Amino acid sequence: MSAAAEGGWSVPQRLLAAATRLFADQGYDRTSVQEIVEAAGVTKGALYHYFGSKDDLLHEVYARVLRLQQERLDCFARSDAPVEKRLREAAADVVVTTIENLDDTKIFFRSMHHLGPEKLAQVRAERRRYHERFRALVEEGQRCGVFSSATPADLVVDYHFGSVHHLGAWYHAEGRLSAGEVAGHLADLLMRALRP
Amino acid sequence: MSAAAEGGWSVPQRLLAAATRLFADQGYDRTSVQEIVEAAGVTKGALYHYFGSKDDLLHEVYARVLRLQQERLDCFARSDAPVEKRLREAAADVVVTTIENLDDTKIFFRSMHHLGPEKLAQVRAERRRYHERFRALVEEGQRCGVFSSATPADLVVDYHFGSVHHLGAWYHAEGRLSAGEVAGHLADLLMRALRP
Amino acid sequence: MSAAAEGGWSVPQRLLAAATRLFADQGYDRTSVQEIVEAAGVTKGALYHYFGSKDDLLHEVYARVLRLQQERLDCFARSDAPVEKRLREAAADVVVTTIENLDDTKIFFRSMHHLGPEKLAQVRAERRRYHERFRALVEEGQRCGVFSSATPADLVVDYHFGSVHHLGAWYHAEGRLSAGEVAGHLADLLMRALRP
Amino acid sequence: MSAAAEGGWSVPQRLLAAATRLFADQGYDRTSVQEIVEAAGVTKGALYHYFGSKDDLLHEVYARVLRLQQERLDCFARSDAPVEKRLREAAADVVVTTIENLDDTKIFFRSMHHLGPEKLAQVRAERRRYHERFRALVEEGQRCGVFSSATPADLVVDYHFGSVHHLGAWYHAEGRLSAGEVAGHLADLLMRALRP
DNA sequence: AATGAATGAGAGTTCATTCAT
DNA sequence: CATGAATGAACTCTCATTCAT
Repeated sequence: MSAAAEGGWSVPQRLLAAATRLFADQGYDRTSVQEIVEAAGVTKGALYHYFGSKDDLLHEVYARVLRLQQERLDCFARSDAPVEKRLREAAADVVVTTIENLDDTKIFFRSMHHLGPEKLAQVRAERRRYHERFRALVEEGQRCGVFSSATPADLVVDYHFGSVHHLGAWYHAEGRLSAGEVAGHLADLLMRALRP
Repeated sequence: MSAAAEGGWSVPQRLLAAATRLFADQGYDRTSVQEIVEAAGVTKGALYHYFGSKDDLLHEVYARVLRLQQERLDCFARSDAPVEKRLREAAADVVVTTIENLDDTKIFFRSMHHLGPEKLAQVRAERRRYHERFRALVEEGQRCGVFSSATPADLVVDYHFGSVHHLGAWYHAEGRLSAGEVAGHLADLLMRALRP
Repeated sequence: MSAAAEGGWSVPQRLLAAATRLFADQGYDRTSVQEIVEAAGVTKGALYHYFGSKDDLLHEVYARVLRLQQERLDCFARSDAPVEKRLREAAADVVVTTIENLDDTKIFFRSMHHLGPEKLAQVRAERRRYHERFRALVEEGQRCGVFSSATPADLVVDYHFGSVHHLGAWYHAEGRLSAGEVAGHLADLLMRALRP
Repeated sequence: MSAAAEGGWSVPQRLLAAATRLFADQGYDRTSVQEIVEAAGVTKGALYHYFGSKDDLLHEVYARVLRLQQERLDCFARSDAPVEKRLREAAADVVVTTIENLDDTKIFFRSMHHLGPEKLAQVRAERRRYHERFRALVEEGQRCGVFSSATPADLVVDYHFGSVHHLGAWYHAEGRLSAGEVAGHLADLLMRALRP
C-alpha cells in the first residue's frame, strides 16, 4: 500500500531518482538534502535510514552508470565481428547510452571530484578498466593494420570520450538530431580519423 | 611598497591568482572566501573592496579565458593560408593554450553553472561566437571540397572541443607528452576525420 | 533456546549489561540507543519492549547499585562488634564493592543529573538514607568518645565518600594495588582521621 | 559603546560566562550552542568567530581553573614554613578556591571526558603535575617523620582530592558552613589522618 | 515477542556578506 | 584603503521514539 503510493516506487528508489535529477540540474554542492527529500516526498530521517550520507547517493548514481557501460562494452568487445565493426559499434553505443542517461552522465563528469578519497579511487579504478578495454580494441586494429598507428591509442580513446563527456553540454532531446544520428556521426568521425 | 611586497603583484591580481588555483583544485563551492583571502595574504574587506562578490571572481576568470581564446582564434582565422592549414593551426593552438591555462579551463567547464543568469548568458554568447568562428572554418573547407561533408560542421566542432574540455581530466604537465605533442596529435585526428 | 543463545542471558539482561558498559565508557548522552541494541545483539523494538525509554535503562543501573550498597551497609551496621570495627569494615567494604562495580559507579556519579526530576528525587532519597546510616556510625563513635568530635559527622562522611566517588577517576584493575589493599588504606585514613 | 552594552563585558567574556553557568547546571552535552548564544545575547556566528568549537569553550574553562590552582599551590609550596604548615594551608586553599569557583570545578570533573584526545592529554598532563606537586609535600613530611608513612603518598593525595571533587555534589553557598570553615575541617581531617 | 522503516525536531558548524571604524 | 567583528540563514547529519506488521 505504502509501496503503491507515490507511483509504486520504493522510498530509496524515489530518493535516488530525485537526487539524480537535482544533481544533474544544479550540481551536487548546490543541491541540499532538504531539496532531495522534499522532491522524494519523505523526511530526512528516511534518507539517512537508507543512505549513509549525501555522498552515498552520488556514489549510487555512479555505480549505476559504471555497471551499465561496462556491460554494454563487454557485449560489443566479445563479439567475433571484425575489429573495425566492433569498435564502431562500441563507439556509437556509448554515445546512445550516454544520451539515454544524460542526467547520470552529467553528474558523473561534473561531480566526480566531490566523492571522498576511497570512493573516488574505486570509481576511478572502474573507469580506468573501461578505458583500457576500449583502448585494447584500438590497439588490436592498429596491430592488424586496419587502423592508422599515427596517434597513440590512449590519445584516440581520450579524443572520443572527450566528445562523449561533452554531450551533456549541448545535446537536447528536442534538438535536430536523434541519439542514434549523433551516435552515427561521432562514430564515423572516429573511424575516419583512424583510417590508415 | 605594499605592491612590491608579496612578489610585486597588486592586491586584486593576487586575489585572482589565489582564487583561480583554489577553484581549479577544489571547485567553486568547496572554496571559501576565507581560504581565498588567506592564500592571497589579505583580509576579507580587501576582497570586497575590489570584487563585488565571490561570483565576480569567477566571472573574471572566465573573462580572461574568453578574451585569450578569442584573440588567438581570430589571429589564425584571419591568416590567408589555405583553409586546411588555418583550421589545423587553430585546432592545435586551442589545445596548447588550454593546457597552458589548464586551471582556468578546468574552472570554466566545471563551474559555469554557478554563474548567475545574466552573467551566464553573457558568457554563453561569447562562447557561441567562438564556436561559430571555428565552425565557419570547417564549413569553408567543406564548401571547397578539401573536407568531407559527411558530418555536419557543428558536430565536428563539438567533437573537437569535447576533447579539448576533456584535457583537464587527464593531462598532467609531468606526463609523457608535451603540450605541443598532444596538440599535434589531436589536430591530426581532426584533420584525418575530415579527409574527404 | 534464544535465551540459551548469546551466553544464556535473557534479552533484558543483555541490554542492561551492554548499556552499563557503554554508559560507563562514553557517558549517557554520548551513547545512542542504536549502539546499545547492536552491542546486545537485538533490535530497537526489543529494547522498547522491555524498557520504556533510554532513561529507564539508566534508572535500572542506579537501582542495582543502590540496592547492593544498602544491603552491604545494613549488614555491617547491624553487627554487634565495637563501633570502630563496624565503621572500619563498612568504610572498607564500600571501597571494595565500588571497585568491583566500577562501571555502575562511574555511571552513578557522572550521569545522575540526566534523570528526570521524580526519578532523581527518588534516587537522592535512597542515597541520603545511605549517607545517614553511615553518619549514624560516626556519631555513635563520637558519643562514645572513641572518635574525635572535632569535625561534624556529615563532613566526615562526605570526606570519605568523596574519595570513594573519585575511585572511578584513577583506579585500574591492572594497577599496583588490589581492591582490598586500596580499601584497607582508605579505611585506615578514615580511622586515623577520627582518632581522638 | 558596544563594549559598554551588556554590562561592559566583551563578547567572548560573555560567551564564556554563559557557557560556564550552563555547563555547570546542565552538563556539557545537555547544553546546546543555541542556549549559550541566547544567554550571551549574541548569535552563533559570533561564537564561532571567537571559539573554534563548542569543545573550545570547555577547554577555556579548564585552562582558567588549571592556571588558578597551579598558581595558588606554587605559592604555598614555595613558602619556607614547616612542611606540615605548608601542606595544611595548601589543602585548605584548594577547598576554598574550589568553592569560590564551584561552577568551573563541577564542569572540570564532570565533563573532562568530552574533550578531544589531544586536548584531553594536555589537560591531564597539567592535572598530573598539580597532583605530583601536592604529593611531594606529603612525601617530604613522611621523610621528615612529621607524617605517618602508613599510607602511600599518592593514595593520600587521591583521598583528599576525592573530597575536593565531591564538594560540587553537596556544598551550597547558603548552607550551614562557610567556605573557610569547610576548608578548615577538611584540612584538619587530612592532617589528623597523617599524624604519625 | 520482536521488527525495522519512518518521523521530526534539533544538533553543531559553515559561510558569504555587511558595516562601523 | 583596509579591517575584522558580527550576522543570519543554510548546511549535513543524529537520534529517541513510534507503529504497522
